[in-house]
Amino acid sequence: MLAHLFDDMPDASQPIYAKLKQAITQKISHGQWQVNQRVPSEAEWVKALGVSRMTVNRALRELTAEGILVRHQGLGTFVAEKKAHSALFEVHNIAEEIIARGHQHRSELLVLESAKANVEEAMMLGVRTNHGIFRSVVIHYEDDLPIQIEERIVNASRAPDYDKQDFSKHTSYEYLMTTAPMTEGEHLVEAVLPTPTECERLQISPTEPCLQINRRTWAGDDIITVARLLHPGSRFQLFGHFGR
Amino acid sequence: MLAHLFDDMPDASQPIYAKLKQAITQKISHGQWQVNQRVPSEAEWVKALGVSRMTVNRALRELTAEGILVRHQGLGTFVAEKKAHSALFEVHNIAEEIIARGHQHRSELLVLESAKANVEEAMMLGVRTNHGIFRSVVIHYEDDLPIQIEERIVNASRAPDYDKQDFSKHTSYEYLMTTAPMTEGEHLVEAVLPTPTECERLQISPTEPCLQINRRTWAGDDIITVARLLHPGSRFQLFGHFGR
DNA sequence: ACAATAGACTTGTATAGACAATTAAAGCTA
DNA sequence: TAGCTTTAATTGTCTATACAAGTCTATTGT
Repeated sequence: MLAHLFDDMPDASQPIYAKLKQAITQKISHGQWQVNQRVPSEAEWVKALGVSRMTVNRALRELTAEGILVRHQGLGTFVAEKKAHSALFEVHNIAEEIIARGHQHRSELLVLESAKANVEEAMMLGVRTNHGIFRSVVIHYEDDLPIQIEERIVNASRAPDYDKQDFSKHTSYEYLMTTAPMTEGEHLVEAVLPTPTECERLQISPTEPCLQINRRTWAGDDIITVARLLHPGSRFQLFGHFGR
Repeated sequence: MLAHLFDDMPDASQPIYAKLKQAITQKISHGQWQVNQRVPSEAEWVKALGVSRMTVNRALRELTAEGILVRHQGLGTFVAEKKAHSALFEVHNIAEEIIARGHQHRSELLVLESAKANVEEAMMLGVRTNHGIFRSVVIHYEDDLPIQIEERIVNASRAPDYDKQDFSKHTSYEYLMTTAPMTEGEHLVEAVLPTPTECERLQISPTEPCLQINRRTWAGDDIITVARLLHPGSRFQLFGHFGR
């Protein structure tokens, strides 16, 4: 019996289908269920929870509509790939994107440090206790032209091996997506003038405007990472789509 | 009987709930049902279409999840407000936004012209026949500081009275949203340097970067408008949120 | 050995019915 | 009139059942 699945729920008075959705979402965001892993079938949930199939069906169908699960008739239900392109604002993996455009990607690690969170950074991360953080600065190239400076602060308690990654092989995005899959995020986009150092690193003139994306992502209630992505305006556009 | 509602459907082999969703969406996007108007209740659909209530319920529930309808227990189902903040990329009404920030909004109409679509613009609009178009340029102020230059090309066949609007009273956004509610849209965001004329109009220095948003919106299959929104980088940020 | 068939399991859709919860309006009472 | 109660309409949820359709495996037949 999996009735205990519905313990420690914030709101016990939710409808059954909502509780099931939440339980499944938690399993995924806590890493207990991996991407592409098969989840119990409708019949199994029915047996385990003692509820009607239509109730289970609704939960699974809605999670599918939300892109959290993928269902295949005759096969089963699976944890969905973490979609690289979220509904509107895409959460890019810059490397994949460049390769998809048919170009070559390369990146250089400029800074990688570990530290106790100081007051401001703890505020940013919304971490209550004094967890450790990592800070990295990486520059990404598209065919030898700089396309992004990525400055990132990472919650060490949710991504403990961040500093042991080989950032020339995998992007920080890839590690974070597998280790602490995001469930929520926030973007702030600005047009800014880069600093002299950044101009040099990006190989642009001091008057060239840059698109700066400040991104914060969560997994459940914990902030995973805060990133500042700086793109030369002449080489980068941000695309979004909405509607049906 | 409203069985004829399901005529002229692209795919007749759709499930019932999907056909109903499509029929309702069409009524809204074609302007037959206005915002906040009440739509038939589940019981009425059941009687009119001769289907089960759960089938109707699924259609209405999904449209509600998609933000197209709003439902109130005990009251009924209504056409939703066109959400000013779409899921991630917001489709701003700049005036509302400024007022919400507690500031004063004012706008000036710089250009308003009507023309037969030339080749390029017809291409942009995706209009096959030689429909007319309107072109407007408006500058928006937040407390007497310029915050946006809005250049817009409008499909005259879907917004015939665009040139008769008083743009000091209502934004073009408001007119378009009531006349031809968008169902789909696209954004392209860039960081650019403004032209000398634009610098003057925005009262900024020639080296100040600007955030330029190129937006295209559709209602059904027709492009309604193409807009170019230019914001001073020092006074404007774009915010987006995703996840659950 | 190979192909066709049958069966089991899965998701997808549709139906009929039940009760709960919310709201507005009508009706009743002091 | 003012306040309370009842009633009708509506949406929200849940159940039980049924059949269709896709996928894989095991069996059967040649």
